[in-house]
Amino acid sequence: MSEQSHFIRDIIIADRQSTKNGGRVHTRFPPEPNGYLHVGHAKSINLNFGLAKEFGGKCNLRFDDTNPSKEETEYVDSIIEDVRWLGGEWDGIYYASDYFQQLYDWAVQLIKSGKAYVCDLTPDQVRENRGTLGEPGINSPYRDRSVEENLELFARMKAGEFPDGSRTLRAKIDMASKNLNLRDPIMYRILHAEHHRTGKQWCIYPMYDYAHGQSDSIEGITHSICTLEFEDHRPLYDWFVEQLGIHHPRQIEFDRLDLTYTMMSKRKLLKLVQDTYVNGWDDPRMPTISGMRRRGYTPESLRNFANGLGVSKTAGITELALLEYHVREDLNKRALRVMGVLRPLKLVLDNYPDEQVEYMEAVNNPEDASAGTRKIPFSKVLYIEQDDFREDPPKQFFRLSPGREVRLRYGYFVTCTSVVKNERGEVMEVHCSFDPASRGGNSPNGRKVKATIHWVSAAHAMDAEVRIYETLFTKEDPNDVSPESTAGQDFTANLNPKSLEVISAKVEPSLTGASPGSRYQLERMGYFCIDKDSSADKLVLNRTVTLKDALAKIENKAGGKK
RNA sequence: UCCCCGGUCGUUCAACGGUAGGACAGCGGCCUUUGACGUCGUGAAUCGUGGUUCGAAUCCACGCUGGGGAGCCA
Repeated sequence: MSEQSHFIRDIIIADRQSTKNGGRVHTRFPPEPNGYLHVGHAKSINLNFGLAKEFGGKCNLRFDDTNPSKEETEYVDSIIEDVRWLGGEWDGIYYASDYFQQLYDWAVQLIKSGKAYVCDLTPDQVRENRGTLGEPGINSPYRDRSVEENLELFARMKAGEFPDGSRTLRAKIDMASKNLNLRDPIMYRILHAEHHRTGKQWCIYPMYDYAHGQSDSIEGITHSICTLEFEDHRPLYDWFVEQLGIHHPRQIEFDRLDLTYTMMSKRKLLKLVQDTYVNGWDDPRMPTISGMRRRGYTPESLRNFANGLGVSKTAGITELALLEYHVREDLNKRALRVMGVLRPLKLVLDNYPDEQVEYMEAVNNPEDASAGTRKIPFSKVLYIEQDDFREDPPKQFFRLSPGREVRLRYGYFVTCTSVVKNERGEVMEVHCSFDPASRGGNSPNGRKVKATIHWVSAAHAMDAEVRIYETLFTKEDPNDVSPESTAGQDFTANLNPKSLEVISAKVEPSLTGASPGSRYQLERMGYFCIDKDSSADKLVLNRTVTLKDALAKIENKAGGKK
C-alpha cells in the first residue's frame, strides 16, 4: 500500500536532485493560536510532518502569534497537545513572537533602502486609496517621506507615542499592481495590547505577510506549504525575502480540506462554543482534534484518512463517509467486542430455570486471537434491542418475531412464543422458549437461523448513559442558508437538532471499571468510547461511529420508493 | 469589470504526448454465531469548440464554468 504521490512531493524530489538547499527538506506547521485545531489541520500536519520524515528532514511547530488580540495561551497548549497526539514529531517549537526584534531590525533596513515608509492615513483612507479590483490605487501622500523622517517616526511608533490605528509602516511597492497585496501592504500596525508571550514589550506588531516569510527564512525552512488562499500572497512573500537578501524558502499552496456536514471555519467554531450550541471545544460533535479524540477517533485513523486524501489545487469537498471508513477500519482491528443493549426490550425464557445463571464464553476480538475470551452471565430474563423484534416483520426482516427462531449470540437458539403488551398496545415483553441443546449458540442439528442478536442479562447488566451523535449540521454544506429563509439567518440555522441523543442503555458487566478513553465495539451497534464524564457508579459512552447497517439500507430504500 | 488558481467516474486522487486506473460511495453475489468483517464481481468520467501531432485528459487558442482576491486578520 504505497502512498500516492502528489505535486508537492514531486517538487521536493526535484529540488533535492537540483541540490537546492543542499538537498535539505525543512517544513513547518504554523498555526495561529486563536482556536483549537480541527480535522482540516490534520491534513496540513500530516503533510508537513510526513514530508519531513519521508525525506529525512525536519518540521517545526511554529506559532504564528502576530495578532495579540486574538491569541491565548490556552490555544497554544491545546495545539501542542493535539499535534503530539496526532504523532507530529517537531524539530522544535517556535514562535513568530521570538522574531519580533529581528523583524523590527529588518523593517528598519527596508526603510533605509527606501522600500518602506510610515503612513499616517486612517484605516478608512487606506482602504479608499487602495483602489478596487478593477482600478488602480493612488499613492499615499506620505509615500515619499525622507528616510530620516521614516526612521524617526517608526522608532516613535515602537516607543508607544502614537495611539492604535494612527500610523502604519508600509512597504513601498506599487499602488497600481493588479495584485492588491502589492499595493503598498501594511507591514506594521500599532496595537497597544498585551501579547500572551511578550506581554507589553511591544505595541507595534508585524502583519502576517511581513512576518511569515521572514520567520520561515530565519528557521531555514525550505518548503513553506500553505493553503490555496495564500496564492495571491506569494509575490509579496517573495518580495520581502528578496529585498532583504535572506534565505528564500519556497511557498507552495495546496487545497484545504473541506468535509461534508462539517464546519471548518475557526471563527464559526468559536461561535458554536461561545454561544453554547455545543459543550466546549472538545464536544464530540466538533470537528476539532480534541472533540474527535473524545469521540473515540484514533490518531491512526486520522492519519490514514489524511494520507488517503491526496494533495492537489482543486478546491473540492470530501465526503464524510471517507473519514468514517477510516475510523471503522482502524477500530475494527483493535476494539474489543462487548455486548450492550441501547434500547432495551425485556425477553423472558419461559422454560429456563428461574434462578439459574450460566457463564457463556465470548470472543473479545475476532480480528485478533490474542485478545482472548471472556465469560458473560446468562439468565432467564434478558434484554434485547427493541429493533431486533418486530411483531409484523417485513419481508427482509430476519430478526425475532412471533414463531420465529433466532440465535442469542454466544447463548442459545430461542423461539418467540408470545408477547406482553401494555394498554397502548406496545410490546413490553417478549416470551421465548430456548433449546438447551444449542448452548453457546451452536446449532444442535445443523439447523440454521437467519439472525443472531445480542443481549444482556437483566440481573447482571450495568446501566450506562450512551450519547448518540449525528452530524452537527443537517446540510452537506453548513453554510448553505437558502435565500428564501428570512434575512439574518446564518449557519446556525442548519444545526441538527438531533445531533446529540442521550439514552439509558444496559451493557454487559465486563465493562465495570472501564477507563475513560478506552474504545469498544458494541456488537452490531457501532464503536463506542468511554467518556471522561464516567465515574465509578456511572458509565458514559460516546458513539464514535455506527457499523455499516445493511438492514437500515434496505429499509431506507423500501421507504424511499413510496 | 480586473488579477490569480482550478475543471478526469457520485466524491476524491492518479495517468506527466502512447491501453483513462485506484480508493470511498453505489449496485449484485459468496461467506458469516456481528445484516459487521472478509471476499468476488459490476456500473460509472476527461467542461466545450477549434488547432498542433502518427497519436491529446496531457501542448496551444478561444469560450464556458467553479474557487480565491479590495483586514491596520491569518
